[in-house]
Amino acid sequence: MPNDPHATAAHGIDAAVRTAIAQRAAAVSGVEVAPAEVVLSAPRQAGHGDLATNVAMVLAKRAGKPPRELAEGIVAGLLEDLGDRLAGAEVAGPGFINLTLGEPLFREALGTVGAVGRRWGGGGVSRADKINVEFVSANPTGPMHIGHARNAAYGDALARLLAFHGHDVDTEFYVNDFGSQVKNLGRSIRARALGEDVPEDGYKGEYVKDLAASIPDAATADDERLAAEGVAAMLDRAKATLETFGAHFDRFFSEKTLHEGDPSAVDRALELLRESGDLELEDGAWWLRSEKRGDDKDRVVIRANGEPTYFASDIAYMRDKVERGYERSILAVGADHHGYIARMKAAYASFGNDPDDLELLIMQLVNLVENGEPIKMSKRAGQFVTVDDLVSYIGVDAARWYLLQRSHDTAIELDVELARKESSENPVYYVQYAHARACSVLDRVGAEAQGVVERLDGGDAAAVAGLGAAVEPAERTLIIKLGELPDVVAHAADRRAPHRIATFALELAQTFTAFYRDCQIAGAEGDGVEAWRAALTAVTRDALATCLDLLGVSAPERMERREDEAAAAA
RNA sequence: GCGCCCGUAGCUCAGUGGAUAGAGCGCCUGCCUCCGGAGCAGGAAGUCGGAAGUUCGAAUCUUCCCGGGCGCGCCA
Repeated sequence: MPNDPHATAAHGIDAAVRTAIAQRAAAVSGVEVAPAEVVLSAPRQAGHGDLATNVAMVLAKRAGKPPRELAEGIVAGLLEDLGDRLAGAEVAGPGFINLTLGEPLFREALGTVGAVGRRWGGGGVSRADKINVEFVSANPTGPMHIGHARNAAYGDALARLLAFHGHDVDTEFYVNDFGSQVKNLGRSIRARALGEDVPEDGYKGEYVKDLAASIPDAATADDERLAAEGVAAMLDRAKATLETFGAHFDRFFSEKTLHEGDPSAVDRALELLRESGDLELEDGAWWLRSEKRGDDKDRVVIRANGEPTYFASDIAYMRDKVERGYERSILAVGADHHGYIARMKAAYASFGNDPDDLELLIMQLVNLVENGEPIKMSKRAGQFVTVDDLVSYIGVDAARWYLLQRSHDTAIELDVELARKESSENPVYYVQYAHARACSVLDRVGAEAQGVVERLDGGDAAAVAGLGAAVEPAERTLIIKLGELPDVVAHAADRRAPHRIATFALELAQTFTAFYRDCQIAGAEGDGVEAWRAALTAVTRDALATCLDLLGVSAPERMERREDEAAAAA
C-alpha cells in the first residue's frame, strides 16, 4: 500500500531485511526480537557493505551466547531467506553483520519510495497526539530581536516536522497584552508624545517615538488607551515580520481574555486548584503548593494586594489548552525561562495531568558577533538586531538555515558579516542548488524518461521495474540514503530536533552530487538507463524538497547568483 | 551557594552505547572541450575540558573536579 504514508514510513527501504534479521535473530538466540530492535545503518567504511547491524552484540547478553556465534547463525539463515535481494552477508569485528544488498532490492526500493513521492519519510508516528506548539510569544512592547528569530524558526520547523511525522499539530502565539509591562508601554508612549524622557523603567527604543507619532492624540490620551493601541501596533508589526519569516501561527491567544468575564478563565482555573488543595492562602497571598511537585519552592499566584502574578495567567492558559483538547503542549521558551519549568509542570500536574505532557523546550542564546566582535545589545537602551534586520541582511532562507542547523539547546554564534559575506557559500545554497540541478536535469531527459517519472509521480511503483543496467555504486549509495529519511524524520520529531533534518539534507545533497558526477543522467547510454536515473533524480528532488520544506526554506527550481556575488565570482 | 544548558579540528558546530570521531568555513595540492563549477578529488589539522567508574565496547551512561552561559522576586 504505497499510497498510505503510515505504512511506508513504518516499513522503510530495508523492511524486508529488517524483518528477516529479526526472525533469524530470534531463532538463533532463543529470545524475542522485534523488527524495530534491529538497527540498520550505513557503515562509514568502504568495504563494510551497504548496511550493517549490531543486533548480534545487542542480543549477546540477553541470549547468553557470544555475539559472533549469534551473528554467524543469523547470516547463514539470511542468505536463505532473502534470496537475490541479498548479495552478501558477513560477520566482522566483534559481531557486526555487514550486508551487501542485491539489485532487486534497490529496484523495489526506488519504486516504493518514488510512488510515495513527497510523502516519503512522513506519517511514521506510532501514536498520533493532538499537540499545541506555542512559540515566539514575544512581548508586544518591543521589536522582535535575534532570539525571537531563532525561536520562530525553531518552533515553526518543529511544528512542520511533528505534523509531517503524523501528529495533529496547531501553532500558537501567546500575546502578553495584560499587566504592568503593558501599562509601562502606555506611559512610555505618552512621554514620547509630550517630548519628555521616558520613565526610568520605561521603554526607551526609537520605536516608541514611532508609536507616539502614529497615534494622533497621543499627548492627551490616557495610559490605558495608549497601551492598548501601542500593543495592537506592535502586534501588527510582529505578525508582519513573522509572515515574512515564514512562521505560521494558527492562533494568536490574548492573555487579556483570560482575565475577562465573571468568572474569568483565571478564576475558574484557580478554583479548580483550590478544590484540589494545591492552592492555599498564606500571608494574604494565594500560593501554589508547587514544591511538593518538584519545584524548588511554592509560588505566589495572587499577591496580597489582590493582583494576579503572570503565573496566574500561565496557569489559566495551560488549563485552557487542555480544555481545548490538546494532549500535549510544547512551548519553545528562551534560556532565561528555564527556572520556570518546574513550576509550570507542577501546576500542570495539579490539574491531574501528566507533567511529561507539558514540554518546555529551552532555546539557548544566539550570540551575535560582527567581524569577530560581540555586538552589544541593550534592551533598555533599545539597541538590538531585529528579526527584520537579519532578514534584510541575509535573507529568510539563509537566516532560517543558520538558526536551524544546530540543536536548540546549544548556544550558537552568528557573525552577521560572515553570514552576509558567506551567504553564497552557505550550505543552504548547496542544498537548494542540488534541488535546482535535479529539476534542471529532469527538464533535459528524453520522452521515455519523462514518462517514467510521470508514472512514478502518479504513484506507480512498477514504473521503474526492469529499467536500467547494473546498479552503479553511486546509485546504491543514493538509494540507501533516501531510505534513511523515515528514520531521520522519526528521530528528529521524537527528539524535537529539526536540526537533524538540516544535517540530513546536506548529506543527501552531497550524495546526490556524487551520483550526478559519476552517472550521466540526461542522454545516458544503454537501454532504460536514462529513465532509471531520471527516476532516481526525481525521487531525490522530492526528498530534498521535503527536507527544505520542513525547515521552512524554499526549494527553488532555478537559482541565480545575487548580482554582487556574481560580480565577485567573475 | 543551588538549579538548568554547554565544553568535540584554527573557527562555527553535527554525532547520546558500536568498527579508523564527522560536516561547513578557513588553509594546502590538483581538476572547467563534460547533463548548472554555488562544483569535484586529495591533503594537513582532534589527549572528544580533566579524573575515576559501569560495559565485550564510552564523545555518548554514573560520580567528582575545572571552565563558560543562563537563571534563582508577592517583576514580566
